[in-house]
Amino acid sequence: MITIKSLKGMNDILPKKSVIWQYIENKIKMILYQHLYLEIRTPIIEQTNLFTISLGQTTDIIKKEMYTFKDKKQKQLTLRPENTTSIIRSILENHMTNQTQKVWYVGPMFRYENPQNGRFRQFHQFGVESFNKHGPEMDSEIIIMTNRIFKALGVQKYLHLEINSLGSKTSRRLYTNILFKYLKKFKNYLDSNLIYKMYKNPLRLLDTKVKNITYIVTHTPNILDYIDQKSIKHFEYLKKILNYTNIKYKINKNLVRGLDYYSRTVFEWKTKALGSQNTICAGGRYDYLLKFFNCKKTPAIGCAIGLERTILLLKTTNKLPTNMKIKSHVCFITISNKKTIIIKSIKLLEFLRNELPNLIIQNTFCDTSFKKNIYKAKKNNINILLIYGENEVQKNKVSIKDLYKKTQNLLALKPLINTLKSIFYYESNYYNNW
RNA sequence: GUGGGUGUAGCUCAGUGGUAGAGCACCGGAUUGUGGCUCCGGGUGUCGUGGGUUCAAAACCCAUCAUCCACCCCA
Repeated sequence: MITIKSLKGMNDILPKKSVIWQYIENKIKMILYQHLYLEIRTPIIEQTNLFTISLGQTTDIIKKEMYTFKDKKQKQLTLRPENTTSIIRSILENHMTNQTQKVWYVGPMFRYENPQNGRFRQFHQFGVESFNKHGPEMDSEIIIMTNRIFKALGVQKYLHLEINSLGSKTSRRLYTNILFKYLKKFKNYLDSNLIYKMYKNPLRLLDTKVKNITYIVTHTPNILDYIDQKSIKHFEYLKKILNYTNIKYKINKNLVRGLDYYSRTVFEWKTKALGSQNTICAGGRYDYLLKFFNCKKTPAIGCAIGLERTILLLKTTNKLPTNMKIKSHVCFITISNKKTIIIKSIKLLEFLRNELPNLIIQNTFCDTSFKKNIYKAKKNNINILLIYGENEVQKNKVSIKDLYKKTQNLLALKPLINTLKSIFYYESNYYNNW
């Protein structure tokens, strides 16, 4: 036997789990539509240089985590490690930069990392992006919206918000120099990896978790003391809105985010419930990124929610709704081995599905004894059975049995439909419950 | 890339060198058109894989793969 397994860090989402995914995705989607964000879908493969241009040469994603390969024409392709860049490519390609765009996406991302709790090679993000709105009101809209999402999922109290501002391009450069000078004094305490970062991109050291340099890192010069006046105003206004709308936050001067394209506002929703993979949602403003692709300066902001981590959080905090399983309403049992009867029963089923589109019917093809079928129906909590065999065929009727009320009636098709309608009236909108 | 743990039935796991096991799940029958029970029967297996030690290996040794956890980093 040849055994073929899924790739490392890439998981199947089986039927039992997929209902959870649908539940969460639907909750988020409803909130996004409520804010008139519309869905955008972009390919999961792009030309490699789309990512190498935008994400920053010194980020770990570019250095070691991309799934890159050549196609048959030797083109360098990459499975998207994140989606913001692809969306920018799409917005530019489709000439959509002249007006405000608010979009959301959901889908798989790929990073070649060693898997661990809350970290996978194929993982899923739900994200939003907004283009052409430069004011802090926009920043607040996204933060308030994510707050609403976590509230709707019941995990708001397990999360806290951290915010920071990275300032403008020029002030960032100024601060980078100051940070570099500060860090250089401690060069002897840094390992080769950290020294590499210090020279190439000192900001990367701010959120490092390497333990023996926490003192150095916590005492770095505060970026907020060096950012430009406009960015300060922007940040102060954002804080005002958050205060007024009762969104609690903590300012983390060392919050810089993993990608180089951010400017001004950055934020993360973190949790203490999941160990070291503690960021559930992260984002920020990237006002300079579109200009980088030879577009006119277009302000933009976005964020992404890690779905696996969200599910983990719901699970560990016991916030997953119970009873999400789709259960059939009735069990249709054919009792006969005769082909003519089986064929008739199949046609009858079609008729029932036409007449009662919301009814979920489980069909057993006379594959085991009648008794076993009743046993199974009981076990699956199905109380209404439709029975079809020799007797029913002769009389052109169907037996309907209620296992709970312990009743059984032989009904013609019309009264049968009416009976089923009355029994399942309240469940006719089953899917709309979530 | 680095470090540690774990790989035995569908699932959870027991099994310290001598016949491959338990619980749950599953399947068949008692009972082929009528109720969750009960009774009877069924192990469904490459003990992750390859090699070594041994009269004998699921167990000991080596290698390898997978997986989980952690570091780095990130959602």
